[in-house]
Amino acid sequence: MAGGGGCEGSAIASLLQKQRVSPSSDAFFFYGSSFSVGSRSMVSFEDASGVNVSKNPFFQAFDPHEIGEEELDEYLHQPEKKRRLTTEQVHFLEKNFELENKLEPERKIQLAKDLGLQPRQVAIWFQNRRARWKTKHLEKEYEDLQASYNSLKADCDGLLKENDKLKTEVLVLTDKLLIKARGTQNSKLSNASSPGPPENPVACSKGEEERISTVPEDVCPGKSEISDSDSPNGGYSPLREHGDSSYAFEPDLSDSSQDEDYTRNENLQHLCVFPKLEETRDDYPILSTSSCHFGFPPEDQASWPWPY
DNA sequence: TTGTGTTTTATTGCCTCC
DNA sequence: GGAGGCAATAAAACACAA
Repeated sequence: MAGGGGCEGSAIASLLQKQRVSPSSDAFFFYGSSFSVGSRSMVSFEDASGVNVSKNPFFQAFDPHEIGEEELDEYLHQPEKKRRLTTEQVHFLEKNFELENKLEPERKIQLAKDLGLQPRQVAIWFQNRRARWKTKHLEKEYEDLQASYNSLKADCDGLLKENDKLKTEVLVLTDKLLIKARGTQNSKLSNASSPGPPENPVACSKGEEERISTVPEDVCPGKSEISDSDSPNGGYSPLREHGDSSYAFEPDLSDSSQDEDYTRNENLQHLCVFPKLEETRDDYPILSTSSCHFGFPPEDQASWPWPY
């Protein structure tokens, strides 16, 4: 028996263990007749197919003639109790549920007959069972989605780190190129004999001049006041110029916030002053005066920074 | 034994379909 | 309009720790 509730002292208690009995169902109890007092939950010992289920093995322990009227009356006036199904009944229902989780009327009646239950009880059991299945299914779906999300996030984090690493690499190489270009220009300047402002080897449009406030003096003359004795040309570094001396060679590999990225992008703006290089890599215009992509195709820029 | 959380059985109300 | 399904809920039964 399932559960093992506390009403196992008498034949009626034994019976009650197997079937829900309404305390107001005086008439049906001994005569096995169907009854209805308005509620569709009322239970009869004669099932919907007309079979007296008291002949079912589940009910053979009960003999109404052995019970006195007083005892019966006492039980009949007790509040209605819920009765759990036996393990055998549950097992049988489970098997049927595995076959088909929906219940056609004929199958419901047959199951009820086999189990000595009301067809409605069978229907309720299937309904509750479907609800439990759905809950489990949703839980599993949620776990699967979470696992999938975690996996994707790990991938994404890895890509972001790699992205940062590559960006840093671009910055380093850019810095080197800048220094090299400046060295070349200085040698040209020192060799030149004619007075006046040197020819600007790097195009720098008016609009660009306005946008870029701190362009190296030798690239856009009169724009920079930076000097650094460590380099041939004062060691100009556009990053250092903005007080972020650690940035250029110490990449932040952590997940960047939007603000951090915005600040970084602002700093990087000052690197975008290599129009000549644009000509050599027109398939990959990484260093354009008009478009600063930090070495990444425009489509990458559109979605950057990631919302993490 | 008792308090508490969980599971199971059943009800109610609403919705859809025929 | 009735039958059946589902979501939300109630309440009894059960499990278990303190």
